[in-house]
Amino acid sequence: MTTPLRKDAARNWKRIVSVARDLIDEGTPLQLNDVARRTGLGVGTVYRHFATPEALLETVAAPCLERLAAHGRQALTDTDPWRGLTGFLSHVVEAQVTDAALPPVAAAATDAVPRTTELKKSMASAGATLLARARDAGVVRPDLAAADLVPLMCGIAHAVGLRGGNPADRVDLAHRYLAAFLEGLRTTPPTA
Amino acid sequence: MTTPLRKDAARNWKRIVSVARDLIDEGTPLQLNDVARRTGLGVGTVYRHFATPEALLETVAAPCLERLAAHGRQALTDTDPWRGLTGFLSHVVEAQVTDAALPPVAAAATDAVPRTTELKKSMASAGATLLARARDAGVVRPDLAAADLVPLMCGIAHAVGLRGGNPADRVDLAHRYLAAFLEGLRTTPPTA
DNA sequence: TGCTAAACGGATGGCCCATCCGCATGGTTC
DNA sequence: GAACCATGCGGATGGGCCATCCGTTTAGCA
Repeated sequence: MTTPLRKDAARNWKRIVSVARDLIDEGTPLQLNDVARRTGLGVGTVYRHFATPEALLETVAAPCLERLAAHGRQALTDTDPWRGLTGFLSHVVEAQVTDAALPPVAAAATDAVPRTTELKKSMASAGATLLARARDAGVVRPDLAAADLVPLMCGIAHAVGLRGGNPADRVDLAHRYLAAFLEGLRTTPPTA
Repeated sequence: MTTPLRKDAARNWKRIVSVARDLIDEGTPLQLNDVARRTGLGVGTVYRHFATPEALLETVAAPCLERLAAHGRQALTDTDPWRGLTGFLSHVVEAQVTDAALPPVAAAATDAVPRTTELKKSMASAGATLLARARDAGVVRPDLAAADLVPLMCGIAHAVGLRGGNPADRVDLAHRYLAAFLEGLRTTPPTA
């Protein structure tokens, strides 16, 4: 029910998000003052669009979260419970180590943007369902709780971040860490 | 070869470390100005003893690091490679989730206090040796590298931190996460 | 007791943050 | 196409945190 943005405002909004994206990608801490300078816009303009750095960060991360949420929904249609769960989690960790905007958003307890909360809930619920199905099918140990999933994904991303390396290596590492974890939680031996 | 501290300086040093310990335990970010206020000392005094928050943090974490390093040396004497490795790692993750001073110190790439560097190197080297032995004994998959150990321990601590809970739960959770990981990296099936 | 080096303390300037309000401009109506 | 208004813009500015620097104090020693 928000009136559509005025044309200049829409242009500035995009510009701010774009510059924020660049800053995040280059590892610079996201400071709204800094964003204002780089966009050439006034500080007030930036603060009106995004009241806090978190709000801007979540906006930058949104497209990626949308994709992950969609992937969660799709994984629910997989007939193989193990593949559904592991496939979804693979996408999540890969996104986490690929997009620097994601880890802080994923780890945050509260969100500045309502849509972010929705998306996170959607993903959490998909994960929980996938896990429940896998457990019911007897392919994962019962001692992995749904509430463990998000922290574990964040933990893996954190570990990968500490080891560093180029993007390709990071993705590979994340998959290896996740695979080890899942292997340890599996009840059936891996098919050679 | 540092001349011993004057009596008042030594007293203040201890007092600063003690207050810092409390602040860390209660989750307050470690700000030297804040430490000064709470100790009743002047800001200058605190800054002279510890040039940066990191230096103070590392000093607070030092006793725990000493214990872990000692444990690493002891684990090297274990005749069972698997038990030696897992026992050491258990102590590390337990310490990480128990002492809030540890995670940032463990994750930091560079250290403000020389002794910290020594201790971290000692622990890393113990871990590497334990891992090599386990691999040579054929009990862990060869795709776990020594360089993975520290990040993984930090990752687990991070995950536990996100899930939260009381100290006992946290320790339990850390052990469960570590166990799952190690199980996935083990070559021999667990003995029931 | 007097001297000196070591340690203390906090006033202070620099920096970053975010608010607020006078000004500009897009959009709409006639 | 002119006039009006709501929406948006910009940046000057006050507040808060940080860390340095130097005049003062004190421990240790002869």
